[in-house]
Amino acid sequence: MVSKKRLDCGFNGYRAPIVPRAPRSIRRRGPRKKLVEDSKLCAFELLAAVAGKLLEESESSASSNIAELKVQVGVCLDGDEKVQPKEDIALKSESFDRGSSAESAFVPEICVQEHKLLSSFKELPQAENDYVVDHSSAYASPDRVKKIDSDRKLGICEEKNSDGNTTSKIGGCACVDDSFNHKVESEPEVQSENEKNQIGDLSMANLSTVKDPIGECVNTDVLNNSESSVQLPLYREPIAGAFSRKHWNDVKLGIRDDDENSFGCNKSSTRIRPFRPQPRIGHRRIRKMMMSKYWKAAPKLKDCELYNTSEGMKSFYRCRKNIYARERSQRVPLKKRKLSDHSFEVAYDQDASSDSISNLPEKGVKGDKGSLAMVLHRDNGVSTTVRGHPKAKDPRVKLSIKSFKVPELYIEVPETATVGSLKRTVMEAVTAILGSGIRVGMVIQGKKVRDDSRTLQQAGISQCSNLDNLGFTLEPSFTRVSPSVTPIKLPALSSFDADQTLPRSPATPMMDSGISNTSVDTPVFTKLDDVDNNKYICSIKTPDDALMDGAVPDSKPLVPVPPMNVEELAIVPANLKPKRSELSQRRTRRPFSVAEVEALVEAVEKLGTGRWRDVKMLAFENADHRTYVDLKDKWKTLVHTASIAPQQRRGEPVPHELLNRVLSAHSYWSQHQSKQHGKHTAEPLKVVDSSS
DNA sequence: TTTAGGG
DNA sequence: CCCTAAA
Repeated sequence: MVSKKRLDCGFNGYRAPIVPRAPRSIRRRGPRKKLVEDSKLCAFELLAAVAGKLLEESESSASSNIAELKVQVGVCLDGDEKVQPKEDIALKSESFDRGSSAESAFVPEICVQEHKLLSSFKELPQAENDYVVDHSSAYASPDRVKKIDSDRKLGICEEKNSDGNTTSKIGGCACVDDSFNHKVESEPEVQSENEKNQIGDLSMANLSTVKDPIGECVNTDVLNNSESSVQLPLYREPIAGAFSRKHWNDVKLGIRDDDENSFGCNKSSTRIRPFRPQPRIGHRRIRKMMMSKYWKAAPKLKDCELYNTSEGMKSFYRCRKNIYARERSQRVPLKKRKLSDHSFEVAYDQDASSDSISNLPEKGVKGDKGSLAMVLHRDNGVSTTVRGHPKAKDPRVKLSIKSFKVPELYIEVPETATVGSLKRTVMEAVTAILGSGIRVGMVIQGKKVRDDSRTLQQAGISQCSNLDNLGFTLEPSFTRVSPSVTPIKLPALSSFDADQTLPRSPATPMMDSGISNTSVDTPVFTKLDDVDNNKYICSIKTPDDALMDGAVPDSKPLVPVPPMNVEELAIVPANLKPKRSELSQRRTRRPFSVAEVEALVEAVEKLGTGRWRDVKMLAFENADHRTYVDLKDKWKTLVHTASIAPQQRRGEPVPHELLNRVLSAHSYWSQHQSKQHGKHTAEPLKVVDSSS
C-alpha cells in the first residue's frame, strides 16, 4: 500500500510519504504536536491505510474535496475500551453543529464504545455510541458536516473531551506525534487539493471515503492547527496492547517480505486486510482453509517408526498416518533444505528422542511458542540490519539474526570430561531449557524490550536506526512449563520430514567431533545462513533426503509443524505457506509421491470412487495438505495418466503396476457404483494384478 | 460439507 | 489445483 518509503528515518524530516493511491487525502499539515512518541508507526501506517482506502473509494465520495484535515493520530492502546464494529454510523450534522468545537467529525464505522468521555456526546442521535472527542477548534461548518454525514465511513472515532478540549490522549489514547503528520501529506494531488481547501476546511470529507471494513476502531483527534495536518484514524486493536505489534508492522527475520512469513506477525497480515480490497468470496474460503489448516495441531510423530523411503511402502502403509503427518510439511522442502546447507543446526540426542534446533533459512520464531528456527544470514557481518522496503507501505525492517543468546547455563563437569561430553552437557542444558518452553527475548542497546505491544519504531527499531545493538535471546519460559509434554521435545523444526528419521543425526556428529566447525558454544543456535530466497523452514539434512520421493522442485515453504508439545505448542502457525501473499493464491503444488499414489490406489480399490471423503480418512487422514478434492483430482489424473502413452506422461513416473491398478479399480468401480447407494454398496475391489 | 466435473 | 454447482 504505501509504498512510499518512509521518508526519513527520523520522521522528523518533513517528508511526505507518497501515498500510493489515495486520490486525495485528508492530509493537513499541522503544527506538529508532540505527542507520545510511541505511536508513530501506527499512525503512519494508518495513514497509509487510509490512503489506500481513499484510493479505492475515491470515486465514491462527492465530498471528497475537503482536503485538509487536521488530524492527529491518536492511538488508543488502552484496552479497557471495547471496540465494536459498527455499520455506517452517520453523524448527523446536528451533532456537529452543536459542538462548535467539532472541527471535523469522523465517523468511524467501528468505534469504541462506552468510553467515559463519551458522555458529552451522548445526546447525539447516532453518535451516541461513538466515542467522540470534541475538539475545541471550531471549524465545523454546517456544510462540512453534511458532507461528513454522507461520507462517513472512515472509521474514525473521535474522542471527545468532556470539556471540549482537544485532547490527544483520552482514555489512554496515545497520539502520534507530528512526524506523522508530515509524512502524510505529500502526495501531490493531495497537496494541490489542500491548497484549495486550505482554508480552514478541516473537513474530513475524504476520509469518509475510507471505509473500514474491519472495524478496528479508529480514534482520531482533530487538531486545531491552522496548518493542515492529517488526521489519522487510529485503528485500534481490540485487544489491548496488541496494536502496535501487530498492525502493519512486519518484521521478518531472514525472510523476504514477499511472503507472509514474518514471524509473529501472522496476525498482522490478517489484520491488514481490511484495508485491502475486499477479497473475492472465493478467496475467503481459501483463506479460511489455510488458516484452519495451518494452525492446526501438530501431529504426533511418535507412533510411527522411522519411515524410510527406501524401505518401501510397507512401512509406509504401516505408518501411513504418521507419515503423512510428518510428510505434509516436508516433502517440499527437500530441495530447499539443500539450499540451506549452511544453516547451522544442532541436534541433540536425548534419549530416545532427539531434539534439534536448527536455523531455518527462513522463518523464524513464531511468537512465543513457535518453532525455534531462525534464519540467519551469513552474508554480512552486521548482526542485524534494517532496511526499508521500497514498495511497502510500511517500511520493512529486516533483521538478520546472527546468533541467539541463550539464557545463562550453568554447567559443571569434571576436568577429565571430554570436550565432546561437555558439549553434550551444554546441549542437554540447552535442551532442558527448550524443553520447558522458551521464548524469545529482545534486547536493544543492551536493554531488554519487554513490552510486546510496542511497535518496532517505538522500540527504536526502524530501518534507519542502528540495529547493531538489537539482539534476540532465547529464554526460558516459565509461563509455559510443558505439561504433558511429549518426550519429544523440540523436534520442532524438523518435524516435517516424513521420511526422515527423527532429527538426530546431523547435528550430533558435530557436537562430538572434536573441534567443531561451528562450535556450539553456549549460544546455542545460531548461525544462519541465509538462503535468501527460500523460505523454508527447516533444514534438517539427513542422508536420506535424497531418497525423498517426489521432492518438489520449486521452493515452497515448508510448513513446519513442530510437534512439540502437542498440547501447548500445538498451534503452530504455519504461516509459511508463503508464496502466496495474503490474498489467496494457489496452494503450493505438491506432487503426489509414489507412496501417496499407492496409498490412494489402495484406498480407492477398497472404497471405490465417489467416496473421497472416506478415501481421505482412510489413507490420508493426517495429510492435511491433501483434501478429498485433491485425492479425487489425483485419481482423475491417474486414470488419465494410465490411459495415455507412457511417453506422454509427465512428472514423476508412476509405476506401471500402480497405473494398472488404477485402471482396474476405475473400471471396477465404474460398474459397481460405489457411491450412490449407501456406503457399502459394492464390495471392494479385490486383488489387483499388477501385471500387464 | 461432499461430490462431481469443468477449467 | 481451483472453482462451483448440486446434492
